[in-house]
Amino acid sequence: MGTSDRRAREKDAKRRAILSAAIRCFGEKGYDGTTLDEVGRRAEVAKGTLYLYFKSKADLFASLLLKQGFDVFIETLQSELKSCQDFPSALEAFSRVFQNLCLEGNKEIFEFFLQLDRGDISRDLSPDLREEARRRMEPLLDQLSGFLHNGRKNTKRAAEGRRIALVLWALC
Amino acid sequence: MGTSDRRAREKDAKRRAILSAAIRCFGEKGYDGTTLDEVGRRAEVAKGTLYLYFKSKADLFASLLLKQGFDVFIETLQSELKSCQDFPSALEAFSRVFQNLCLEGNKEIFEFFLQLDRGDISRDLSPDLREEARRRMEPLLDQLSGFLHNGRKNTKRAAEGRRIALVLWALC
DNA sequence: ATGGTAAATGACTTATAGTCATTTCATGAC
DNA sequence: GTCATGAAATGACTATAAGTCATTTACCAT
Repeated sequence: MGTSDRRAREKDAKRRAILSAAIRCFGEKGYDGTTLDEVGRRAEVAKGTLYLYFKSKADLFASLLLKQGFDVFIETLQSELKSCQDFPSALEAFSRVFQNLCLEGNKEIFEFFLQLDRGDISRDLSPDLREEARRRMEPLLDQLSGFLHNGRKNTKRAAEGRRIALVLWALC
Repeated sequence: MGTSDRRAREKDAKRRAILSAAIRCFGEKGYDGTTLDEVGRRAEVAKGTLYLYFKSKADLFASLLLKQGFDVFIETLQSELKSCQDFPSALEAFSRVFQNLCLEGNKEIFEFFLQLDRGDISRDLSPDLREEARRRMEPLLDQLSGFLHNGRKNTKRAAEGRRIALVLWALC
């Protein structure tokens, strides 16, 4: 019987409807400014229903983050890194991609992301999600690490030092 | 009359008592886990009193941050940077100082700090505080910027690339 | 003493995350 | 057709904590 198949599809569709409503809310009003009542209203479900799909507000945002934000970030960054030859330019690419994504309406996503590995909020996340975030980060670390080892000798490109210094601040 | 002098001193003392209670609370329980009732209890004042000294919970934490955290961070970092010759080692120093401070019980302070320049929380901060944070950051940016310009040619030191790559992750 | 002012108080209001007893609804057996 | 079953959805309710404000307290100058 295809019944349970359809059930599963419907459940998945609703899950996506919730994520879609949530990303709009978080994007417009930020994490604290978003209420679950409003997410529910936009997704056309009751608040209680949200808790059938997500463990908590933080968990909802984290799921959204991994699916909508983190993947895009890593994907974009890795494509950008292809044209980099040394560590400073890699760092510059990191900064550029990061800033673009943050400033183009995805700001809230990354605000949350930055807290993934820290106390308060991650406390409410399922260990699965944390683990997944770590796993996705790995290839990126390796890639950057590679630049550091190789780039030692041939840091030739001219670069706006100021801009790169700002990375550290921009990351904050 | 020295009366108003003493008044001012007392007011300052109370302000410091509140900050002291707050830093202990935030350190033990994190930002979200700390209630203003408890801060008040530890500082031996009523909750309402807190609002005579600070605009909001976020403002209280930010003040604490600037006084107890940020200054120490910048001071330590600048002294560390004296022994650095190139950008990677500067970055490594940044990472080291940052991690040390974060892990040695000041974790919560920096968690908050990282959000200073971002939406949700800074919305509640007085513009003064934000401006002050920026102003204090300036010399640091210049210093790092300098390394980037000079360090171009002589990145000779052996360094654990992995460690430095982790900076980016550690910052998160 | 006493009137006035600044500081402090804590009960109250408000807002929202999270819960759970109840209701709705699709499905399959008869 | 209709009835029993259980999964899914609901939204009123609870719990908690930030922030307010009318009232009280403490201190000083006269």
